[in-house]
Amino acid sequence: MCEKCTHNLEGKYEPKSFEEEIYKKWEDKGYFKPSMDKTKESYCIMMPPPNVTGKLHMGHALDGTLQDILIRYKRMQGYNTLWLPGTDHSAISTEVKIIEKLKEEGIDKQDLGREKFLERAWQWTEEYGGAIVNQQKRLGCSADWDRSRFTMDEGLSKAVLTVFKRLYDKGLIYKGKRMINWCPCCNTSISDAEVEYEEEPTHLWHIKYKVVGEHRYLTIATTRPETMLGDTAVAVHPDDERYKDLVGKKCILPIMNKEIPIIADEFVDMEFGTGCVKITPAHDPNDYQAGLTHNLEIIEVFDENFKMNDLVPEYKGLDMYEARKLIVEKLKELGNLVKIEDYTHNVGKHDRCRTTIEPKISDQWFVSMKELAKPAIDAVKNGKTRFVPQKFEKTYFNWLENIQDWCISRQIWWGHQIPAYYCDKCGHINVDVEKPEKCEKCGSTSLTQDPDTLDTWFSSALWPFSTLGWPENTEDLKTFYPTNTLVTGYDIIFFWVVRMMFSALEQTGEVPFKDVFIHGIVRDSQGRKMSKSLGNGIDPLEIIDKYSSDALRFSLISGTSAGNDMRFMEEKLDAASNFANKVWNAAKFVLMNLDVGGAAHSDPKELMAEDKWILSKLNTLIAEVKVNMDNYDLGVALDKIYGFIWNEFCDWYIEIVKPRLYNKENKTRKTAQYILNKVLGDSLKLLHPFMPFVTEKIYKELYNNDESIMIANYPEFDKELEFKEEEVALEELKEVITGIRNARATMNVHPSKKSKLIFVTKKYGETIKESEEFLKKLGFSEDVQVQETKENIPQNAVNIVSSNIEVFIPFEDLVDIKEEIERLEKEKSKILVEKEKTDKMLSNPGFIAKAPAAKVEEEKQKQAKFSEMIAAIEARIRNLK
RNA sequence: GGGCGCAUAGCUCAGCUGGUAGAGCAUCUGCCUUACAAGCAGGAGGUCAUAGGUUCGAGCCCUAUUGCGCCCACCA
Repeated sequence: MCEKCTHNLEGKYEPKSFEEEIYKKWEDKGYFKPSMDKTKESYCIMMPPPNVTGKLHMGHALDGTLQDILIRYKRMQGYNTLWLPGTDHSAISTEVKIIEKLKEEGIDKQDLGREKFLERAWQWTEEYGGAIVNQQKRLGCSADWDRSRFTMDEGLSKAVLTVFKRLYDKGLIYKGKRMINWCPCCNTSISDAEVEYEEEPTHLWHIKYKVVGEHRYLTIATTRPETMLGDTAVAVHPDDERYKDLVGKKCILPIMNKEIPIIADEFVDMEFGTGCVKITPAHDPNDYQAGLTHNLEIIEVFDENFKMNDLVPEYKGLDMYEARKLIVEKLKELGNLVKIEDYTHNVGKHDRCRTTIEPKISDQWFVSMKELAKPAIDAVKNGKTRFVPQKFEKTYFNWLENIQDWCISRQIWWGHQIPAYYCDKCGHINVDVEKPEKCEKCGSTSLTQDPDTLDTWFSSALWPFSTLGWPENTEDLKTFYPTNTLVTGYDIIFFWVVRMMFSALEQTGEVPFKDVFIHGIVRDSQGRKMSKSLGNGIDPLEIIDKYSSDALRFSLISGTSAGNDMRFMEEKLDAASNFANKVWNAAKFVLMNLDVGGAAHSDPKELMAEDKWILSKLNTLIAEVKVNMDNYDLGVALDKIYGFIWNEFCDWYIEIVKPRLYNKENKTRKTAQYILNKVLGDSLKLLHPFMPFVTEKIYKELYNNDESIMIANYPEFDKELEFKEEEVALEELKEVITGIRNARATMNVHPSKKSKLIFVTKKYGETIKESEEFLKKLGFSEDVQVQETKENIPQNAVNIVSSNIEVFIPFEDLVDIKEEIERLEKEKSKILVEKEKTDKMLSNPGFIAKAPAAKVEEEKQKQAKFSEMIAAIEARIRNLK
């Protein structure tokens, strides 16, 4: 600790030493909890619940960082903020993991039985669940962990069953035999959203069928010869001249030696293959549809394990590929195989296990979507909910407008068991939240619950309100619903956002959230998706350990924009760490130069031009950052804060003010201390949502009290602190100083070599006199003179020209006159380029006539300035010559 | 097949309602100046994919083209 005062920022920036400790203090103090202050507006974000047994990946890190920034920002602004976290039971993926674990122990799921299996599942959840929470804490997430929910906890389960019953009673949930997506690996049905298509190389087998009663054949093309055993028709297009006369006739299905009809249907593409399609209603969605329209028999060729059934005894028990091989051989033998073509087609895969999906006819539960989709579309169309960026509304509409009924039943055990109870006597389906005592139809007490469970997304769809206690009208629900912002990736708009929208509108009559803030995917440095199979994933925790949480957060936000993918590059973490270090050192400097007893007050009359300049700059920053934050332009906001702190505050203000601080007699010393303190403090507050740890560490040391920056007031724009004139003046002085340095640099003058500076200006004489100290320091000078005219300027002097100031540096003994002339020529041509642009604009009659007057005036002034500057340089060159 | 998006400095990316192109990293030159060498100071580097159009004015708006990417869809 510093012996002079009480600050404790001695050493280097070492985030490891304080990040976790700070987090713990925040949590202990209860800062993450909403204030529940009725006088304040509420702001609520529901954290997308990660898989309960999941591990934090970069996607979570980005998602969490964005939310934390928003929530910290709103909290500092005084909102009654709630960020509610939780986890998802992730039905299928958890079930698969448990089955695997059991397998390791040599236990079969079926042998174990449902009840024991669920016990194991809960055990597993408790043992491995929640690890992700600690990882989110490392990231700095300021969520209210005490309100944390789990999709299978009691309250949420009640909400799920309630919604199921309501929808069932309204006829929006129904049970029916449909063609669904079946995952042979997970042994369950899945929804359309869970199918991902992948291109796969395969073959197109051309097989000829004999037309009954004729010496003709027709040839079909198929990618699935093994399903031909279940063919019940061959279809052609009604307008296809080649086959028109065959429609209505029959052909013989080889191997089965069975007559099947030749039918006409519009869905057949004449251009594709041979124009003839075999129809297998049991194993293809198209064919199923055709089967319905043409009233065809449905013949399955697989058993429930997707082995061949006993349709043809010699194939019984074979898997798809074995059967295919034998069937193709058989066709060849029979002379029905015409040719085999190479072909690439899209194969549906289960997104969890990558297994090829089989279309299957099955009795399942569905949510009827047509009626539910409409309000969800309207809510976005009329702006009750908006997407950021807006382009994702199109994706949203596109999905909802083409939505099919949602298959919600799963043939697995981990999840909410469907609250449908079949009467063993009369078969009636009783649906209720609690198990009914007797059948509502016949009164029998013998009821059996449907063994299926619900799609995991059915419960996540209720997340925005179920977590607040719905269906009870709780205080939290009243306070925080509808929520404000949903933050999530574009990859789960279909899975989740859509379903939350229609569920919320149906159940609560309100949109679940006002804004949907969409982000992209974090890719690896080569732009590839991070994946387990590629092994290119980067563990956020390793990054936090190696750099810091603040650095990770910075790298995920800086220079990125909403909805776009980003590449994760380690170099960016260096930039982030450097910045944290810079802030640290700036704070160190400020602390070293404050007197004991804290900061002085400021008297507006004692403000120097540079003080007004930095205050005005800060003020502008505050205003701009607010706009950016409110528009979710977090990357822009962060980069502005970064630029202000580094380039304005550190590079200029601190350097300018040093002479005032080092001279204890200086009357404006206290003012400088005050301004340093104030600007640093406000900068830290603006930065805090992005880099919570360093800012907190510094803030506490700086203000030396127990208050946390995370509950400090967010800086606000203050009209009183706007000093446009001083802003302009200081900017010009900066320009001149840069000119001086530039001149010295091009002439290789060593910094230790001081020079005289003669300022010629009509406008800024006073400012320059006041600024003498720092002009000397920054301009490598020991002697600063100011005059209004160019009298008594030494012949051989370097000349710097800006709009209102000319500077002469007598340099004859150091500078080659030729070099100086060259430099001036270069300078002149630069200004000429600028001037030509304004000349061109102003000589265009169209511009004068149509451009806004202010713009024209601006250009005129610029033109005049440039002319003056060029004239000055030319005069100088003449003199030197 | 339908829809969407992206092409800007060597690399990775910003760029608000159209008004003189920005950042980080890399690079070049000079500096250990008592906050910081994880730094300071000063440079260099872009016909904003191509071709048209609208406009006084286009990286930004419109059309077409090329290249890349993503999403959706039942072509066997």
